[in-house]
Amino acid sequence: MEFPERLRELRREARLSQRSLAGRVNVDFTYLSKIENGRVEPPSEIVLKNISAVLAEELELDAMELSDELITLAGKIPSDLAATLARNPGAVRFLRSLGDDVRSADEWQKLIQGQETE
Amino acid sequence: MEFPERLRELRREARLSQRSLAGRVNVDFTYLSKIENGRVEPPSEIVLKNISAVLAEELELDAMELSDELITLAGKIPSDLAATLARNPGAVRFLRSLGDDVRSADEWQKLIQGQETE
DNA sequence: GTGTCCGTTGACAATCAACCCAACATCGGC
DNA sequence: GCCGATGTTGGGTTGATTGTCAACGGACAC
Repeated sequence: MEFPERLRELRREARLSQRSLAGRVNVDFTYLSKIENGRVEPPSEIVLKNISAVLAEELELDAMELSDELITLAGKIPSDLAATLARNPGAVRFLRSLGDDVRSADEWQKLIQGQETE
Repeated sequence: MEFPERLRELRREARLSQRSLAGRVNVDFTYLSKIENGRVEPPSEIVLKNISAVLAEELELDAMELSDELITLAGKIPSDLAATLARNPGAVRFLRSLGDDVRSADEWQKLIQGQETE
């Protein structure tokens, strides 16, 4: 699913109108409309985080994970991760080594645990 | 080393003048001058890739690795990596689990080999 | 001294990102 | 039939990004 549809889906699940969500994140509601219709690019990272915070609260989800989902769906990189990548040149090579394959959550979990037990 | 000095270093190693390099990447040579002097931000990803291609050819280096170096030095993220992250939500969690630590090239190499032998 | 390479600088221009505002359309109740 | 709530659309605006162009300042060769 692309970003616009996903956003609309989440907003509806949270039972928020464009007006009320926009009000809570301090953007114009017509801007949200255009975003959901793909008539403009996804918003800035800041706005994405604000949206995620509101939606996570309403849906009782983890705000960090939700914002990671929305930000990457939007084709961007969370700025703190960008900083991590900048400091870890090897990480870039590692990600490239993944190629086009999509790894399962389980595989990633193992990698994470491998890191932690070092 | 920061981006501007590194670019100048590479260009000189390749024995190219600002004019000739700029000509081959289709930007104005005065723009290169400003970049090398840090008077403007590093250029766009496209220009960085073109520069990397020319320099890699002259220096007989790998164009992909060189562009990765220059792009990250420039404080940006290669756009195809953003796509990889969008398709691999687990990768985001994995990178987060790294925290602020900087891993050595060796550690990354092991991870890469782990991926390949799966 | 005069080409002619090379690099630097100041001023300007074009494009784009990220929004906002005014107006309109639709649909549900009452 | 109207009204309130909702969503959509066209048309700006503003600041940052991403460059170009005209002009100038050495160095060095002849």
